[in-house]
Amino acid sequence: MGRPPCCDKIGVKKGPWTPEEDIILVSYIQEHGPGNWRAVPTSTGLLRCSKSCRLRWTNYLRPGIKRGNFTDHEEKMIIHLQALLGNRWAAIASYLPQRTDNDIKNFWNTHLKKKLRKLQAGQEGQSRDGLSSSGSQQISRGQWERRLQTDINMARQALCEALSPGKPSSLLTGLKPSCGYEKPATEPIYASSTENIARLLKGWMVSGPKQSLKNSTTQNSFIDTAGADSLSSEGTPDKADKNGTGLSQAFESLFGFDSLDSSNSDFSQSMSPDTGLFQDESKPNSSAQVPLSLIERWLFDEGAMQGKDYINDVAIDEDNLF
DNA sequence: AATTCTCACAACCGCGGGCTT
DNA sequence: TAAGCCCGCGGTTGTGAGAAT
Repeated sequence: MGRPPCCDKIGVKKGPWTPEEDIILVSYIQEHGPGNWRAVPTSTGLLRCSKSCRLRWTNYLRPGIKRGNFTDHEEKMIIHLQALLGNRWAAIASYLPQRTDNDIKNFWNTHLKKKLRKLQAGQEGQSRDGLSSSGSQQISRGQWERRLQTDINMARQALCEALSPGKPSSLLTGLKPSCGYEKPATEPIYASSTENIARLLKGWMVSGPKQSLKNSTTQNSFIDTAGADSLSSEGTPDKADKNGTGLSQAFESLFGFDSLDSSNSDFSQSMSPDTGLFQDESKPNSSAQVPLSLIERWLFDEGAMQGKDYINDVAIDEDNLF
């Protein structure tokens, strides 16, 4: 019954990874490809649990990861997607090339949460002082409609994807290279992995193990960001937004989404990150089995969305916030 | 100069879904 | 069919660095 245990807890090393361990892991993955994490510790001799290896690879070592500050555009995208999807960082990360869900999550928790709170506080302060917040914050009907349209498009696309297993995503065309590590039919090729290792070794030799360790565990300067396939991490929608709702609402209020009367609108309820529409977004099988709700049918009937427009809309619309 | 505080981020933990045996 | 592991996810913690006192 079942399979043998993944790894025993005894003798498993924890804490920061050393460059040596990184090299071993990268070498192994270069040879065998990511996956079958259970075999990694035993095959490589690493005293790490398979989970730790997977995490190290997906969050740090895999090619194509971009490090450093988030751009304005990325920031806006995150804010928008968080409002739309809730704290489903993996799903959000799939729309942001070269960023890991962990990075986005950290960025949200350390920067954006505060920023939005500040903005919200500022807004409340203004209205308390009698300054018409509606004057500055209220968006024109045209803008609001456009924003609504982009959200409809996004929801529709999510639904299409959910109900079309195996079909490559067309959402955010040209912007979503990280939408999944496409497992190649043949042996995977990690174009930049060799280079990564070479750089790692080089840096390690030059600066010495100690310095290199620091670099490796804090800067990851040897990672090639030139781009390669990245790992897939479609979100698990069933774990829908738990604590992001309040902030989402704050965001929505900032953007004027609350101007839509949610009490009598099926649409707005369906658009809420907490409600069902997105919860099956990446579950083709289960979604296909349940009958379509009114809103889902309506979204489906509209046909394919124009994904590119979404990006433009987001970029344009959210310029108003910052 | 020493201590405390704050921030940023890497890594760990626990859970749920799905798969394997 | 059921037991139990693997994988991926989101939440949380630990820790080092820099700022403030």
